Amino acid sequence: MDVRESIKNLIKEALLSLGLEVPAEIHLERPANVEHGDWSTNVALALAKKAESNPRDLAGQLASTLESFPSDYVARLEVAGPGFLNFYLNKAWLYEILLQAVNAGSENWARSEQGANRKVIVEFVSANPTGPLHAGHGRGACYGDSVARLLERSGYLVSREFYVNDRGIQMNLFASSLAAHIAGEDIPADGYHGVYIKEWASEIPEDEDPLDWGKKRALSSHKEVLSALNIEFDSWFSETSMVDSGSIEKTLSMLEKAGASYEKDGAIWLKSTEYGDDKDRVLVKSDGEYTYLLPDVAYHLDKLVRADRLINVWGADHHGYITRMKAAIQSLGYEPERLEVEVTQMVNLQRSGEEVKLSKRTGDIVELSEVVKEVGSDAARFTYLLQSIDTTQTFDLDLVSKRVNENPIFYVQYAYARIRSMMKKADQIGFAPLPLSEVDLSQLQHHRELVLIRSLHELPDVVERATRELAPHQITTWLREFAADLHGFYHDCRILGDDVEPSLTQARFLLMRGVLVGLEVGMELLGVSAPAEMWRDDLAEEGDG
RNA sequence: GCCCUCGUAGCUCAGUUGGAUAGAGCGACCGCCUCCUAAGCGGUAGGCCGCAGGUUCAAUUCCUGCCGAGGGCGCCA
Repeated sequence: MDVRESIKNLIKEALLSLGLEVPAEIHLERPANVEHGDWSTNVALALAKKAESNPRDLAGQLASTLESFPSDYVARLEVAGPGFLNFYLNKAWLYEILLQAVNAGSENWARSEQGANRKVIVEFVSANPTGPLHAGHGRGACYGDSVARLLERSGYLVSREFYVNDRGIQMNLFASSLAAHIAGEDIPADGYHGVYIKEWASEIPEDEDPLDWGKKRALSSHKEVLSALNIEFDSWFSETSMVDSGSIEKTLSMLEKAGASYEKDGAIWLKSTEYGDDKDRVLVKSDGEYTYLLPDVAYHLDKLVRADRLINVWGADHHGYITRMKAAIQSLGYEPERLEVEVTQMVNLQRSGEEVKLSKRTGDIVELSEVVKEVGSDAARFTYLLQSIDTTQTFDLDLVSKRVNENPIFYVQYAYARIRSMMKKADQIGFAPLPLSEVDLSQLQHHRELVLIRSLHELPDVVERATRELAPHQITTWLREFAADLHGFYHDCRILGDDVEPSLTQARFLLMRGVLVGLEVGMELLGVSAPAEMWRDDLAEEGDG
């Protein structure tokens, strides 16, 4: 049984034997301060009032009751602070954790069946095929992919989907911008003026239609840079395909039948105000053309049939769109909770501390491909996933690319490379690891060693929470702390060498195998690579000074 | 005016369903390589957790108001 469950059960028994009511949830946490034990509970604080006792007295009674119970794990108990009950465990539980991690391997450690094979579609990026992806798209791309990875590890069947707005006004403007440039005419004022228009226009074969060709060109550009970022979509859902299949018209008539739409001023409107929207929204314009909304509703209906859970990653500028989309699916009888929209706040791109404005129209953009080229895929992903999506991000290209040494991604990767490097040497000097069951883990007594196992033990919880909150940056934070634990250990504790007892070498080598598992799981969830080696010379060649 | 997000060390950010002395990186300063990679380790300095109320045994965390920053409020997408 899990240590935590075991302790919770002990507490429950103790409460019962004291004739106290057992709360629905016993709060057991890892104290921030190691001096406060391995686990801590606040039940005494929470129950004191009801029990008409003061928290410290109650905690004391609990402690003496608990001490009379046998436990494989608990070494001693302590009442502390205002009435916390702290548990100090035998080290055996840590050794158990280490063995579990090594046995599970990176494929299975921190994996759960929470998702129970439920289907989830994660829709992200979904940028218009009217130009290359820019640096701002990178955040949603890396976030969405990492969320998908978290869900996969938690037992969901995940599909990564890119919705392609390959028709409509913006698409036509894009095509006419290309055509105008080919014809040597001025690009329409409301058209696209990016430098890529010129480049792409020069590539179009004479007999090709600018719209069809431009769409393909943009999509291949998207795929190329996403692939460079280690992101592969399972499907690219075309808006045009829904015109061909008739699903847009079908959606329109469904809304009509549901009494969710009406005609006014020659346009067809969605009664989104009935579901909390500020105003009703146009579905079909008076000129007969669809707005962006209607095909998107049709698309979401399609997704609702295909999956149990829909997760959309939208930029902050689309936030106002959430209410009307939920209104639409709700008016057709779907629970609005089926659709979860995660909003990523803006990315302010800088070069040398100076802001670079992102605007496709003016042509003043930094393409995502440039970012990847400048800082590399791993650094780009790690940087995008460094902080919560709820905060505006400042991404300084020069900082991330120039200051390679100070970049947190290298700190984490170096931790991994150091271990792999040590293992390579171990192999070279003929070190033979014993079978797991023959390793004497009680050799691991050093503070640095115990801290590492504690951190390793946290990973499954961190993954669970990051999945629940759709917050991959929590993995980043854990990885940085875990890497710090490793570097500290590596500095203080030698693994190989004549001055290290063979049994200690065996135990530490096993510890390192466990640490590799943790690092691999974390890096896999972020989609960054785990290099077997890293050498300073690589840096010296690039840097110039 | 309304809606969303944010406000924590000089800078960039963490902070678990409310818990004990609020953390990390960078920057500054001081130390540590005869040793599995110094892309590392240790230490010092640096905080009215935006402000004011409220709830609670306990608030950086929850609620309300205010101040400040960013985003949105189209028959654009």
